[in-house]
Amino acid sequence: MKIASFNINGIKARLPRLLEWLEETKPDVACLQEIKTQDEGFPAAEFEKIGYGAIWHGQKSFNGVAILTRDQQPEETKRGLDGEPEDEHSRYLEANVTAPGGGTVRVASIYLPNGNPQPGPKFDFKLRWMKRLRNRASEIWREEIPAVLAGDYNVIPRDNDVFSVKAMENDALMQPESRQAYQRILHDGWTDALGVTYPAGKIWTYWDYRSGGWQRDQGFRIDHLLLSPLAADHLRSCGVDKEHRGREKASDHAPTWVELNL
DNA sequence: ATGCCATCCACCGGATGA
Repeated sequence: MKIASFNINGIKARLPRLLEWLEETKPDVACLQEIKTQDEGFPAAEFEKIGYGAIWHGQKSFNGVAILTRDQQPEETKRGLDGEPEDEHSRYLEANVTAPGGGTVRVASIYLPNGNPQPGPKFDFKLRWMKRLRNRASEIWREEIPAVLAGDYNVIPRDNDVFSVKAMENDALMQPESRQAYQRILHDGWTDALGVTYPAGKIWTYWDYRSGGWQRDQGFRIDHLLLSPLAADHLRSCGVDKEHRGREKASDHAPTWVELNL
């Protein structure tokens, strides 16, 4: 079972590329971030045409997450995180999905706040949001089910997950507080699939549009798939569809995925 | 220190992103 995470940076601008990627790589589940549209503008019919059911949590202009599932409809289990009622960003969506073998897998599509500039209120919001995410992750963990928390975490976990530590040293993505908050979730028992599979790092999931980031292969790893123990036990492989980042009108992120033997 | 590029909305420049 293949589960992917893809920050598409605008579902309207990206639709042809997104449909192309789905047809070429056929993920069973695609967790999307930055759909950047209100609920009414979500092109559900386009996905249905190629055999994907969907749920989505939209917002005007910014943020927005969705979950697409092949040959089935996701069963929504959570929309938004608890703990901050005044937070109106659409950044979290969660569902149960049926695995090919018949079992159930919980998946979440996560768009964690960027947090720049730091220090400041946006960075504080990021850290609060990470605490709320950790609380939700713990609830899922205690259910003892196969689960995959997939998304754009906006965290560079290690120094070897970035092309230049110096270039990014003041960025919210790699502040010690951001890394610690991420690490706490891992310490709770979640497995960063690409992190453990490629301990030497140098695997990027994002390349900036500016400064020729793609052309120079200057990127970093911020899109992560965190596996519960029952998912991690069955990790077969994982990777990044890097080639898709180099296409015309590409997102600045590449699709990132895990394959589980469930 | 800032712009670099791309997206969105809405009216063409400002906000946001990472």
